[in-house]
Amino acid sequence: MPAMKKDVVRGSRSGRPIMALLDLLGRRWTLRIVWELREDRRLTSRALRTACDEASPTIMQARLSELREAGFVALVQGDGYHLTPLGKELSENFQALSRFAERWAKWN
Amino acid sequence: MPAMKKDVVRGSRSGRPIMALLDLLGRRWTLRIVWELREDRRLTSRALRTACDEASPTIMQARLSELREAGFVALVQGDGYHLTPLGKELSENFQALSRFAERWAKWN
DNA sequence: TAGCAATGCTACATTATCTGTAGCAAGCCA
DNA sequence: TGGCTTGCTACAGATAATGTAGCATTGCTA
Repeated sequence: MPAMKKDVVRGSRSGRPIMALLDLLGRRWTLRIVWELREDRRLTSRALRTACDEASPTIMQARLSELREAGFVALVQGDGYHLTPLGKELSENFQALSRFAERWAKWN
Repeated sequence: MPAMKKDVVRGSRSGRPIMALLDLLGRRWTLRIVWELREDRRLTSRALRTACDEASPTIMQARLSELREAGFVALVQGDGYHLTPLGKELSENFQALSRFAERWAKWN
């Protein structure tokens, strides 16, 4: 029973999982981490920090712990962090986002 | 030229729109606001605060300003906040998220 | 096998961000 | 006029993130 603990997910008093998920994803660097690990990418904690604009290690570790407890990310010693099958499923929800972002940029 | 201003979107130094978008969406309450306004819902600023677990008005206004500058949200006087066509397009990227969240909750 | 570099992770002081409460001006409607 | 709601702001206190330093462990490699 790794995730959905009250310590990990804020704003889940409603009991609706979508709220817990939106809260988890709405923390700084969380979306970015999932994005950087998309499509079976494997990154060490330091490579991940570099990819994430040199975010501070403190918050990076905190976010990685949360994502691991939520079951979205796993660590293989010597091979770095990667998405779990569940994490990949989540990540697929954001696949279209890149194309949308391009359209958005042009729209402005 | 309402959005993608440096004041509004952090971490966009890469010039890649997806980074700017992930940064914008990764701020507290932003995803939640877009979620609450899905499917042509129209909510006054106060109804929106209530829907968002009574988030503080300070940060709510800040997020709404950012979303308006980004072109995702608009305010109609006397009728509340709603998604723009662009905002609806963005919101559609998260439609499947609710079902995923249910599966996630069961998985734990 | 001693030295070296990389790994995951933590400490801690500074800075940025968010919360909670109060309250303002403007519009509406009786 | 008076009460009600709207969008929005001020501000002090609390929480979260940053930036730098560094630790213990592991896998080379010389």
